[in-house]
Amino acid sequence: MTNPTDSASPQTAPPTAVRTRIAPSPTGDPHVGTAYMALFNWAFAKHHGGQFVVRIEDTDAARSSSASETKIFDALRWLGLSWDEGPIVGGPAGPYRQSERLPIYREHVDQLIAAEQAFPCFCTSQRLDEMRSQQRERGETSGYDGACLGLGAAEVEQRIAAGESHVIRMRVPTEGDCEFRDELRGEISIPFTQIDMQVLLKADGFPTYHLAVVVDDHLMGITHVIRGEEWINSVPKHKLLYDYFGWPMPTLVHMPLLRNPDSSKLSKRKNPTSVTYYERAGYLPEALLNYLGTMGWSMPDEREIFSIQEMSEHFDLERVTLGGPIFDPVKLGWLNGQYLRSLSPEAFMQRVADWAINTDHLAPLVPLIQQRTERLADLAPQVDYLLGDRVALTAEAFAHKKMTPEQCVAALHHYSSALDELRIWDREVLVELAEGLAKHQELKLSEFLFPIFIALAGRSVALPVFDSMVFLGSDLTRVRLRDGLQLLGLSKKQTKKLDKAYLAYVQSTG
RNA sequence: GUCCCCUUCGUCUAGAGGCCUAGGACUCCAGGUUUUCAUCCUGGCAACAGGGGUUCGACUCCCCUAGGGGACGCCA
Repeated sequence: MTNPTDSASPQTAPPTAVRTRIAPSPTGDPHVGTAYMALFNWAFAKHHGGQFVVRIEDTDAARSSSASETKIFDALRWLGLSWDEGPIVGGPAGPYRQSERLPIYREHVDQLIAAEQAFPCFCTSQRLDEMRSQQRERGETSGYDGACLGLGAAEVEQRIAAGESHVIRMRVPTEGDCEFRDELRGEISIPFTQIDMQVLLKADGFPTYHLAVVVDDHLMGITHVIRGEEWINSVPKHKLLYDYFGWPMPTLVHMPLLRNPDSSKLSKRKNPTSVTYYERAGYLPEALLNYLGTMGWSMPDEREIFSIQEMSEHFDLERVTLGGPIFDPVKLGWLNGQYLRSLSPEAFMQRVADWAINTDHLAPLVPLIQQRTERLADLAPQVDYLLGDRVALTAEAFAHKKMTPEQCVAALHHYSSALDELRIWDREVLVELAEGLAKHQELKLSEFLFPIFIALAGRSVALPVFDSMVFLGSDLTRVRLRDGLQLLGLSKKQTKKLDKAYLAYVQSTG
């Protein structure tokens, strides 16, 4: 940790100074997968006395939001993973938000066009969609067919001058293999026939991930790219770009992917995946990080309880295992208990206060609670369901004098399906979705909301449902709706039928 | 469908050719401590995906098969 090169100036710093990064995309709640990669990048950088950089990949103008960006920073801070360079703290390689680096990408793309390593493409998305589905039908890997490759310079110039919408694509060899090295797996070879002529610059002037990641990793001096396994297949695109620009490749480390219990890639539909959820459900950041540290990695002495400092001290890529680990909330719970019980009574009380039993956190509930109170003692029974993880549910609680069990199930299923797709957790949107579905099911809103109420609170007498949902947030809400559905015992067949019905509904509403 | 990656108890993992009768942790089961519960302690169940090689010797190296996962977007 006491690396003498730490204080050296950038000019004299040896090229071996380690720099890692995470590059989250601010398009939703902060994901545990992001926390996982942040932990490993942080631990690796700290182990080598290097720097850990945060860069915001907000190249998807439609989906990115500053609210999401803020949540990501909050999550990293809650976890205690501080970054040496990035938004807020700044640094010499900024700006660290890709939306603020547009001229840089444009410049680099122009360079590629001049060298005929990239070319403008005027194809419409309809044509591309058709092309892809035809290729799929023929059992081929889908990819751009090169229609705009043969366009003459004069025509291109004229169409651009006429303001025709276009993108810039990269040229890719039509034969041969791309060979590269992954630190954990060794040499990997992928045929160029599998590689699409990737769009580098979108019609809106924003870069795609593939361009931005290469340009920024190089310009920011990133030496080790530690990221999820899902990126292995796009390495050839990146390597091509490094070659086109004449830049050296950083060391590549592809970590295994966190999995759902059914072994598919960890997803928000099947599991709570936001860091915020774990915070709200009462987990300690050190326990969550410790748990993530045991996913695909182990301490040399096999101890299972360790801090991130201890992890970075002993960090070694050789100790990474490649099988995709299943994220197991039961073991995380055990670990969290270990941490909680080892606290002094004073520290424990402080943790509880920091968590939720404090005025800041409860303030938004006061207007709702106060009206329904006769004695101060009424507070706890009213808010209990808002403070925990899940609630105790019984099937009987879902019995309703008018609604059939089928209607209850459909309401739960459809509403939770709709919420799964929600990117922004907004009260008005929550209301609209419920109203739409209630109408579709020919139910009064109050009826439609009955099973929702039960799933959320475990009882029908509770604080207003939409306020409760806003307070609970996306993951906590969805996990409870799913619990309710599961309790009512859905077979696979019924689930499929409901999925279909929901899909039909979505299509009918456009 | 095509390509790429992966494969030790149900789960997380140790294991880098003989130390393996495969170790630890979670879960589960049994017993003990505890007025109850929880904690805690003790014990138990449980795995090298299959088949070929290489080797005096394979969990460890190579090949094939099977299974799992991922990628194939003007999303990242």
